[in-house]
Amino acid sequence: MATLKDVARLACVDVSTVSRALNNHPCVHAETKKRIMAAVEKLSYRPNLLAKGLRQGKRHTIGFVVPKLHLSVFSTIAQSVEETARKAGYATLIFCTDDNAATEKDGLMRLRSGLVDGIVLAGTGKNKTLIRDIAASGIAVTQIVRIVDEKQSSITVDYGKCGSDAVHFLYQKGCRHIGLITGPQTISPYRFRLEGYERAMKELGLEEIFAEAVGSTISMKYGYDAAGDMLRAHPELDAVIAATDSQGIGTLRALKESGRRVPADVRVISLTGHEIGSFLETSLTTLEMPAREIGIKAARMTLEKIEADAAETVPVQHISFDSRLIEREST
Amino acid sequence: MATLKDVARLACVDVSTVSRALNNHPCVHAETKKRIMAAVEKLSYRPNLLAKGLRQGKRHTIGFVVPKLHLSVFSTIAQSVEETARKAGYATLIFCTDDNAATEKDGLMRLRSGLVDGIVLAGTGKNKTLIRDIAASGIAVTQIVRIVDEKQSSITVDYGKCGSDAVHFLYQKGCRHIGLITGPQTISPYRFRLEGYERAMKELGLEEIFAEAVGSTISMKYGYDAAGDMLRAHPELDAVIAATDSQGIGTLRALKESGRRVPADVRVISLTGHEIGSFLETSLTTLEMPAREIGIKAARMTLEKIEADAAETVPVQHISFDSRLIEREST
DNA sequence: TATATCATAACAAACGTTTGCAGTCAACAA
DNA sequence: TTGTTGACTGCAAACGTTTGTTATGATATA
Repeated sequence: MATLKDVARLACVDVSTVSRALNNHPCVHAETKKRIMAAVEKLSYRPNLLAKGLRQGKRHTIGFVVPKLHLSVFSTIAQSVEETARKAGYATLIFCTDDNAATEKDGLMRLRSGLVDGIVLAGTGKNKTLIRDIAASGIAVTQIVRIVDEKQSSITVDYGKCGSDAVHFLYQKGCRHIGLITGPQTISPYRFRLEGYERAMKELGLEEIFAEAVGSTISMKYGYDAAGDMLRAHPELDAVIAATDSQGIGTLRALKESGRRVPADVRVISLTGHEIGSFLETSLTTLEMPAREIGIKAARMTLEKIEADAAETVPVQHISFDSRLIEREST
Repeated sequence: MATLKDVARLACVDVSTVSRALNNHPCVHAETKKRIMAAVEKLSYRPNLLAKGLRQGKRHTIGFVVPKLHLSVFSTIAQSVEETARKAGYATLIFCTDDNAATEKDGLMRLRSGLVDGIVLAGTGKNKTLIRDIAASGIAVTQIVRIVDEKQSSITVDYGKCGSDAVHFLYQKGCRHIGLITGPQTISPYRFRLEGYERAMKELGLEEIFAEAVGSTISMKYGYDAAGDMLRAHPELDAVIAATDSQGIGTLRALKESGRRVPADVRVISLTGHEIGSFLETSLTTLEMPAREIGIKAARMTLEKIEADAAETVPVQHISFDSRLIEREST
């Protein structure tokens, strides 16, 4: 790989002049610049971004920490984060935690070691102190979907409202035995969703029914198992609120296997709906969250914080998106 | 952020000694090491991986270039690549190309600028020269699934065999009007699959039926549109081979909307099947490709090539996995 | 003519590491 | 005593950039 030095030698100038020429510094003679560019071309020189980063104290890289990519809303977010970062000249370093606190810790520790300027974080909910340390060390942190530390900026969805809206929607359809598939209460969306659900059920004077299976909550098997458990415990069930598309799909399958018809016997609504819901054989009613927008906004916020002068402190922001009801065959 | 210098000052030794202590160099007195470690602890020092990389000429980072993450087999591969890299102490830089040659070029150009030691590439099929340049510049390149340049190592699936096997399987089930949903012939899996399909159809003396829709081939809409087109052009259709899960799901939906029953009227088989297939209401028969294994193997091969001494040249390898038939309700 | 101004380009330090080389000191053997 | 060895540690260069400061002429001004 050719370096600045090689280019400088070929163009018979100092490396500093080459550097300035490449960075469009005004104080470089047109003639000289032309000669330098010719040398750059000839050696097919590309600046070493590592060295650049070391010198400038900027990595031009952000980290994206995510529980799981496969079949989850996080893959959509990952794409939009990467795209937004790329357009701004940043690269994206990815870490999958599989919702395991130790794995997350490992990833965060590495990110702290000067690999990135900022982090977009969909956390497990378990490394609050470490996250605060990282933010304190000058790395811009933006939490998405899941909120671990209220002291850091976040972009999420009003899950409490989702939980409540879903209940009211189903109630209006005539359902009185509404079940909720939930997950660990350490993860904020599950917690808020449950709160919204409980609030609405109390208001309507209905009996609460919920299930939590074992294993990764972002999997179809989880939804399948949880729905199965719920059906056995509460055969009177006439509606299910599933937290994710994956859980919704698993639920549909479990209902079919138990001989229930959707929506005639049991109505199903999922809470993060995306493309897939509309293509299922029984298309899935959903409270769609704007995943792409969340990713874009998260990346932008992180980049803004990175590029702000050290002088101006960017205030901590908490942005909450609304979700949109898309009614399909499952209700 | 504390640096080596800070630690050295606090421990009253030279930075070189600190460096040696941290890298477990034998020539450091136990006493000194203890003092250094105390200082490290106190300052919560973390080595700057950028500086380390610059000095050692190793980034400890690999790049992963991929068309799309959302709802595609590539999200599974991404996870296993990241996991394997992480376990070996490497970080993973991700670039989504959306199957756009220009976007891919942009990403590859950046990766060439010293950001990574190696690249796992699921290419668009269009930047052959650039890829060869990159490989020539000393960056380890491993192609997965899609082969762009035969001169670089690759890990893929015998798609010709898949195409042929699928036809024979459906023929045996009694199907005689077997359609194939395919994609751009610049992308090797589509090309090989079509070849296998054509070979088998010729052997069996059947009329070939295939469709190609517009838009991203990795989407449910693509499968939905292609299946719809095919049904209109060939109402006699009694089987569909879909290239991916997404396309398979889109196909199932299109068949349902057209009033066909699966598998009674039309049988469906998809070619890269994964978890989702078994949870659909009509579960999907598939020739499952070992996505996770491909990702692991690709990462391992790339890392091996990176860590090989410059002296020993690692031979170019082409590994082809077999896919496994999983029969479910759709046939 | 002497001096200030300006465009241009070179010099050198710095970013945070690693590492080859040389130096110090104590122990040991001759 | 003197040299040899070996364990330990410091010095300084290097990785490839950027950037503040300084140097060099040429031109403009007094």
